[in-house]
Amino acid sequence: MTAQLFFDINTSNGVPVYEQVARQIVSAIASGGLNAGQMVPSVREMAKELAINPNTVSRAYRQLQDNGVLETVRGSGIAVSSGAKAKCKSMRSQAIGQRIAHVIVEARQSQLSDDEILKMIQSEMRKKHP
Amino acid sequence: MTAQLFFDINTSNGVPVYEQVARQIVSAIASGGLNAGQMVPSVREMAKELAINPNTVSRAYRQLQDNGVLETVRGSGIAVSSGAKAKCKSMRSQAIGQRIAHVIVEARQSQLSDDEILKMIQSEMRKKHP
Amino acid sequence: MTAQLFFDINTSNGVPVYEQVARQIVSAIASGGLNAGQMVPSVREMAKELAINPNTVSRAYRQLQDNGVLETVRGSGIAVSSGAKAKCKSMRSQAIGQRIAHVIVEARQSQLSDDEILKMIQSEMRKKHP
Amino acid sequence: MTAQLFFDINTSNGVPVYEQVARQIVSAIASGGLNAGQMVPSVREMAKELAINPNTVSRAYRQLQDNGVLETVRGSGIAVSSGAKAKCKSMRSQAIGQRIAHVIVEARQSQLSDDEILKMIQSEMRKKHP
DNA sequence: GTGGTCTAGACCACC
DNA sequence: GTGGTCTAGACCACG
Repeated sequence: MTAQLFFDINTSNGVPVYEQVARQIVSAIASGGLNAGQMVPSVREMAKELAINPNTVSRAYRQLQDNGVLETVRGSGIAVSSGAKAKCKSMRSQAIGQRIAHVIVEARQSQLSDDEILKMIQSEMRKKHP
Repeated sequence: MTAQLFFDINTSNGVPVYEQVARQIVSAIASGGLNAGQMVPSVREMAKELAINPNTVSRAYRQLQDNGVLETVRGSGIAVSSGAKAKCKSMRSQAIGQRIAHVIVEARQSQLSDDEILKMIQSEMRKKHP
Repeated sequence: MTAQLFFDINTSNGVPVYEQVARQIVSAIASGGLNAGQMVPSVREMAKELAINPNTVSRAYRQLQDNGVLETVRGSGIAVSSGAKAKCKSMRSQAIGQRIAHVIVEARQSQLSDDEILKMIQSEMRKKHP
Repeated sequence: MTAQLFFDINTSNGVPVYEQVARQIVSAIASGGLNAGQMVPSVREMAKELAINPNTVSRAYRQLQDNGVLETVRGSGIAVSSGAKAKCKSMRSQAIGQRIAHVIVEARQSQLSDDEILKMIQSEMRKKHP
């Protein structure tokens, strides 16, 4: 059966829309909301649902197919590959790792010491999750 | 007098060059390496130093003028505004804080605990700065 | 939908072209000729229309984005922000008010009475707009 | 004898410094603070007094000489021409007229009616001179 | 010498 | 198609 997904797309926060779609699919698979063998919505359907351009959905799907997370099932659509769950979990933490690394580089460019950076992080963590 | 600054520009990390220049000036002011009343290097000089186009430097400077961090002294150059230090300190920590908060939100969305996030951060810090 | 605008650009009055473009967009929004959510003409289209360089248009648009008057819709164009109308009205009257105040100060410094100033103004108005 | 003048120069308000010097000399002559036959301070002296570049003073003087307001007295310096007072008075009001015209054009470009413009002017007049 | 503006044209990512 | 960035080079006003 086709999964029912609830994504939120933000077209004005700088993150590419196709990237948002791909991330949210990965996240859904990693969290078990979407399982191996299930079909994802068709490109047209998904595009209509999210009110975005079909090309954008298509690009997200293609990227996930290249990753082996999704695979086309001839004549019926696009499905979650077997073994996708583990892969998505690792992709997710790898992605986070990259963004963390990026922030660290930027903070160091701003001449902050690692101690100061850690303090800011802990302060931010408390702020949103007291 | 004109400050001597040492910037490193990375033209392939996605962050616009003019933005990198602006940030590093803000950092220099926040850290006291550049003080109110001092002149920043001339557009042409800075461009030569960083091996980038003068227009790019100019754009960075203009952005900081719009922020009130720099101001042009007609016919003579561009100087750090009075009161820029406090402003730059707050700009710097606000900017980094935002990026940190953003990463934390993403990490939590991926169902990582704060402890796990912190471990990833420390691991990343060691990786590039052992 | 994209608005149809009629601007006049004067390249020899000392006012930067990008500033003239920005002002006239602000005016159009303030006057209701351009409404929140509407797209402004594309950079290339506007440049062609006004016979100026796309970069110049781009600079005008960027300035208005920094002001929060416009915002880019990724991959599709640039739109008038919600709440722009009130902002533009206040920007417009503030800008003109400042210029008026400036002239009045200068006129008074030249020891003209307010009555004399008003007479000059009315005479100037008739001169170009009989 | 050489006149003692009290000028205030603002190097960051967009008005060229040489223009400020010239205007203030014209104004002083029109108001009778500086009379035909009197010497103006030497370029060097004036530059030192105002803490500006001698070239700038020189440019202001040259402009006024071209206007016939000042004239060089061989071997002794630069003096106010005879007949300068009337000329300066007319220059002053002509300059004001131009600036008024300019503001009117800009206000009209902002789609304000002449009535609205007049109202803004009267409001500004009251604001600073109640 | 300085900054500011403008043009021309290239390349990129995104939709 | 869209905007964004960057380069290269010209011209101008100012000090």
